[in-house]
Amino acid sequence: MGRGRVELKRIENKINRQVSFSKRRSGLLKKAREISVLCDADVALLVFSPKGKLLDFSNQPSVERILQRYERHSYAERQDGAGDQAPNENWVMEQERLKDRVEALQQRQRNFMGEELHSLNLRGLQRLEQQLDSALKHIRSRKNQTMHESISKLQKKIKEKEKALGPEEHEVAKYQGCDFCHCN
Amino acid sequence: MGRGRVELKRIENKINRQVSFSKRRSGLLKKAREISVLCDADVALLVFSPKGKLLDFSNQPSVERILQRYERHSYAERQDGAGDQAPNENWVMEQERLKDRVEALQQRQRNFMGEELHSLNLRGLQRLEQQLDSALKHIRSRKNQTMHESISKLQKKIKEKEKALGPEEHEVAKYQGCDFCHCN
DNA sequence: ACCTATTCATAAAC
DNA sequence: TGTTTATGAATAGGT
Repeated sequence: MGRGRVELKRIENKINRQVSFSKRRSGLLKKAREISVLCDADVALLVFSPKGKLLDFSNQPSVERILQRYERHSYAERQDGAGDQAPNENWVMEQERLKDRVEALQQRQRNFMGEELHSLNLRGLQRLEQQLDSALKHIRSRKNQTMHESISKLQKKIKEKEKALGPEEHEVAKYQGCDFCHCN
Repeated sequence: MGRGRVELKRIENKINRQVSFSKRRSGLLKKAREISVLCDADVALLVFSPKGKLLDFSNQPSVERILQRYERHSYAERQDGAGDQAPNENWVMEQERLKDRVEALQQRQRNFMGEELHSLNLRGLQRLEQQLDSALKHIRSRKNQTMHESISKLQKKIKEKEKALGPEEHEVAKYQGCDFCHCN
């Protein structure tokens, strides 16, 4: 929409990106609100700006309660760490360090997503390729393992049903759902 | 959109509501994906259909992680809300935000390297796999391009040598090295 | 922040 | 659910 087509790729110009973010964020929020009202759905939407600022929407307390449960849980954990603060100056340095860090991590992340590859030479590209290749192997192996576990659990459940219902009602047994994804 | 204006009110006709839900849900998902890519934002979207079926989206591998981040974020905010702008308070918040960011980025990085996969469910693993797969395609394509460029340059240099040395000394011509890697 | 040319999303109908 | 079409919305780029 707007003047000219837009390709699905990070907007490089920082100003444009920021402006677009504001506009799209409010658009997204509106859409979320609309679907929740029009279609009677429960929606939770969290958007972190590139700077880490948060905007959230939810039509129902139900989703919020899930977050609150998380919150209560980890609140206890946070009680301890409160060693008192070092004097002011360090903060500026610390701040700068953190900002650098974030920037570096983001750059790397983009490379991991196949973006901004122009900043890499052949050697860098090869290293990256190798890393991703190896990562993919791990991920697929883990995925397989996860799926097998899930399948085993389902099979166990089915067996239990069979016993409970007797051998004639096999077709009637219902899946109880998958623990790992929302595939049911 | 569509034929005629729509007022922001529950669609009474059940069929229409269901159809509208499907359409809008995919639209919302698309928008969420777009803002996350275009504007470099982190997004988590949860949509429960009226029947209770869940559809979620996140540009990050794990929605849970974004929820945790949300929770941390809102905790940090509550800390400052009490006293207004003691000059430090902003710094504290900012600091928290940055630390939060770094942590999130690092976690993601580890996942991109195939580590800490236990923290992901099937859905997260699938998302991650897809992202890496797509990234790998880009990287390989870019690598190819880079190699072709490099080869072209070398060929050009060889041609120049040939002219300079005359046609008999082809075998003597030395490669001058590759601009892109340390392969010589 | 406001404007406008364009592209996009989608309600209705099939 | 998928496709088509008419129309209202969203928004990129400019001011």
